[in-house]
Amino acid sequence: MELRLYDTLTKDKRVFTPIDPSDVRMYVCGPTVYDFAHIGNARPVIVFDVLFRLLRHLYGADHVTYVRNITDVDDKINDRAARDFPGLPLNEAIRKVTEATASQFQADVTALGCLSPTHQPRATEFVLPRPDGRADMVTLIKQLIARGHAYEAGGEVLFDVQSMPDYGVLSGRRLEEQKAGARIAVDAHKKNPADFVLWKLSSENEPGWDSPWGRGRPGWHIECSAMSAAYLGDVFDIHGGGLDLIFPHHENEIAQSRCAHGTHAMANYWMHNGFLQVEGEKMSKSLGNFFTINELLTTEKFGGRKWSGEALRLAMLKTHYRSPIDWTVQGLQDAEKMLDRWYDVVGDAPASEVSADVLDALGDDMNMPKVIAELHRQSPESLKASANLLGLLTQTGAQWRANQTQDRSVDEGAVEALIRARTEARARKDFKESDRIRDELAAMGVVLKDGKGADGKPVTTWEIAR
RNA sequence: GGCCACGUGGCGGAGUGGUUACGCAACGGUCUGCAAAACCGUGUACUCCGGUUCAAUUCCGGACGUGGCCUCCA
Repeated sequence: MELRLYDTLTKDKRVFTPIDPSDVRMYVCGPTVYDFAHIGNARPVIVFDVLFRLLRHLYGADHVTYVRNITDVDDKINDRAARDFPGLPLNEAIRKVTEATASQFQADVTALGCLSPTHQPRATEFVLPRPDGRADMVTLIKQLIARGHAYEAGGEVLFDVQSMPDYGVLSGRRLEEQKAGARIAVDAHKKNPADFVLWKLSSENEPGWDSPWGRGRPGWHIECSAMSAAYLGDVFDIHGGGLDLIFPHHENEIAQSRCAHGTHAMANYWMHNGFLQVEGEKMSKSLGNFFTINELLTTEKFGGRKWSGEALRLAMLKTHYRSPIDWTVQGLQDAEKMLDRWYDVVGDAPASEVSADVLDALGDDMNMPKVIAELHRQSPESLKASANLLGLLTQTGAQWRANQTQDRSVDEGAVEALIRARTEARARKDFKESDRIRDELAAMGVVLKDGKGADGKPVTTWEIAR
C-alpha cells in the first residue's frame, strides 16, 4: 500500500517517503506538565499514536523512532509549584509538580490505549551540554549566534528573524504583515518586533542554569529544536502537534533548527490535528465544560457516568484528525455501542491479517471515518487484526464486558440469581413474575437479551443499559 | 483588520463531474409468551447566489455562517 500524508508546509497530500526506511523518525510536541491533561490534549496523543502504529506496521516495529517531549520548564509550572508547595524550596516544589503531573499523564494516555513513544525526553535534561554529546539548547543557541542568526540584548538572547529570508513559510505569515499588524509588543531591545526569545535571565527565585549569557532559562521553542535533534538528527521525517502550534511554536522551531544546522528543512512532513469543542462550544473553565482525561475515566462529571479509555479512543478517532471535533456525550455513546457490537462480532476469533481496505483508508492521510466504515465489513478475524492495528479491540470480549459492569458497579452474582429465577418462572409460564424480575433488573440498569443456546434451550445474557 | 480550515440526510461523518459511503437514530418485517437483543429490508442530503459544462454536491467566483491562529492554549 501507499502512505500519503498531508503536509501543512506545502499544503498538499504527498506520498510519504522516509529519509531512511530502516529508521523512520517522528517528533510530536508533548505536554507541559503543570496540571492534569484535558481531553483536548488527548487528541494529538491518540492521533499520532495511530500514525506511530501504522509506521511500525509498514516499516517494522524496530525501524520507527517516535519522540514526544515532556516540557518541565515553564513559568506556569513555577506558579503552580509556588502555589501548591509554598513551604518547599522552589526547585524541590517544581520537581514535585512536574513528576506528579508527568506520571499522571503517562497513566492517562496508557488508559487511552497509546503506546509509549521510543523516547520521552524532558526539557530540563537538554538545557546544558550533555555528557553523551546529544544536542542541547545552550549549544544550539551558541551556533545560532555564531552563524549570525541570534544576538544578545537586554538580558536576553533573541532570534533575528530578518536573518532568515523565508521566515514565516509554515504559517503563511510574512514579516511585512506582522509589522503592519502592530499587534506584537514592541520591545526596545528587539531589532524586529517578531524576534523571539532563545534565552532569558532568571531572577533569584526562578529556576535557572548557568550559561555564557548568565544564569537563565530557555525560551519556549528551543527545547523542541534541541530534543528533536538529539534523537532524530538535524532533518527528520514527520513533525506533529496541534493546529495552534503552527504559529509561533513550529514556525520558530523551523527557524532555529534550520539556521543552527544550515539545513533546507527541519522535518519533511508537518502534520497538525484540529481542535476540539465540547457540545458545540469552546472548552473552557469559565463555561464549565472543561474536562480532563482523568475525569472522563474516573468520575461521573461528563454525561453522568464514567467512560472506558477504549470508548474515548474510538470517539476521538471517529473524526478525521484534521477536522474540528465536537466532543459530545452522544459521540461517546456511539463509540461505546460500536465497541459492544465489534466485541460481539469478534467473539473468540483469533486475529488474522490486517484488511487491505483498512490499510488503504489508513494510508490516505489517516482517513479514519473510511477506516471505520471498512471495519464494519470485515470478518471476525480480520476485524480483530485490523482494529488491533489501531489500538482497538485489544481486550477479550469477556474483559470488555466485565469492565463495563465494573464501571457501573452492578453485582453480577445478584443479577445471575435473578436471571435464574426468571428463567424458572418462564419455564412454568408465570409471565407476571418473569416480567416483574425483568423490571427489577431494568431498574438496576441491566438489560436482558433472550436467545437460544446451541441445544435449543432458552439462554439469557445481559448487559449494562446505556 | 491579516492568515487558515470548514459548511453533506434527524445526528455523527466519508467521498465523487453523471452510478450504494458507513455508523447511530427512525420506519417495516422475522424471531419472541410480550418486549429487548439479534437478523433482513426501507427512506431522507450535499448553506445560498452566479459561472464553466451535455451534466456540479463535486471545478471557479462571490455571499452568508462556523471554528482556529495572529498575547508561550493541543
